[in-house]
Amino acid sequence: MGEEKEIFHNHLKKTGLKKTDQRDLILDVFIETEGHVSVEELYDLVKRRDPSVGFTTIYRTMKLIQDAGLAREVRFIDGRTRYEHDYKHPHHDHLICTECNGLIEFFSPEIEALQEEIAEKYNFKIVDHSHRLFGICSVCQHNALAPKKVSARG
Amino acid sequence: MGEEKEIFHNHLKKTGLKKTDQRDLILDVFIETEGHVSVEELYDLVKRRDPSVGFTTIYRTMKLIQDAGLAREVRFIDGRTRYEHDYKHPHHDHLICTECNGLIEFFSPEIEALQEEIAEKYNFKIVDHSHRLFGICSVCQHNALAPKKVSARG
DNA sequence: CTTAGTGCAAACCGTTTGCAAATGC
DNA sequence: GCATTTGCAAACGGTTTGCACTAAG
Repeated sequence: MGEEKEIFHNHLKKTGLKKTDQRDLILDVFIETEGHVSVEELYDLVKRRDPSVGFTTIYRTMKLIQDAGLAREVRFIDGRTRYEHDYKHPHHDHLICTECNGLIEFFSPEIEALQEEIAEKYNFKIVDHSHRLFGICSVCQHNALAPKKVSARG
Repeated sequence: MGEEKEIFHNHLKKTGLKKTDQRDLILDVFIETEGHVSVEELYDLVKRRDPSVGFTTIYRTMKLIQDAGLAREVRFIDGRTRYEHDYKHPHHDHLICTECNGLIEFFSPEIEALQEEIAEKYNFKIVDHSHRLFGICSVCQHNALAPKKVSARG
């Protein structure tokens, strides 16, 4: 349980920042939310519990949660920033369905190794990487195949 | 030579669009420019030859050039859209230096094959992908190592 | 002469910032 | 009390759009 909260509070103390109700609430909501939440989604969820919290605070607090090592920033097709859990959720890459916006996480040690090889060849020191495969997930492929139940006039 | 221009003009005719001086100029500038140009850079280059051309026209025309299969959209760290040549410039991925914003293009058939394998495993149909390795290029690593020539007071 | 293209200014959208009021320590 | 945080509104930066005007076919 509250492990993340402890990490967050330690991070705040360590950097001389204050523990506030808003920050705790935003962390709670983020922890309870699976997957890849956008700032807007977080905002909506937070608002349900405390309508007085502002958009700005979500942005600022997510940066802190990220600094504490609890969240990781992810960018997909649209410009929006999304966050996924970083704590006990090791690195992986994504298959992104452009139909339903669904996400499948994958991890390939082979690809990771090949990346290192390539970097070595160019004397390039990798700090981070982003590997995204865009396409159609199996569900959406089937949906596309299924005959549309619309009238001839549709 | 003018192969791209021909392709572009054909594309315009085929889609019932008009050939204009601005479009030709923007294509010319793009063709002559190596690497990964931002819209802003193109705008500056185009302005030199015809200061009356507007920003909007660059945006709109680059979309057309892309549709014609001559340009490919690339996104890096900053939000800006950049374009690289698509015609006779096969698919590749990028090493991106976060110090100097330099780019190294790479292509790994092994990684491409592994991607296919992963997609197959999930019954996912890949349409496109983006694979970017961020880090420090060899030049910037050396620059960082070099003793700074600043005074003790610096 | 009709339809599409242009340039400008304004709108847009996600994100950031300046600021006075509020709050943690 | 002092410094930090908050929420708001305004600013921002890249991109898009509405519109009267111009030009291609």
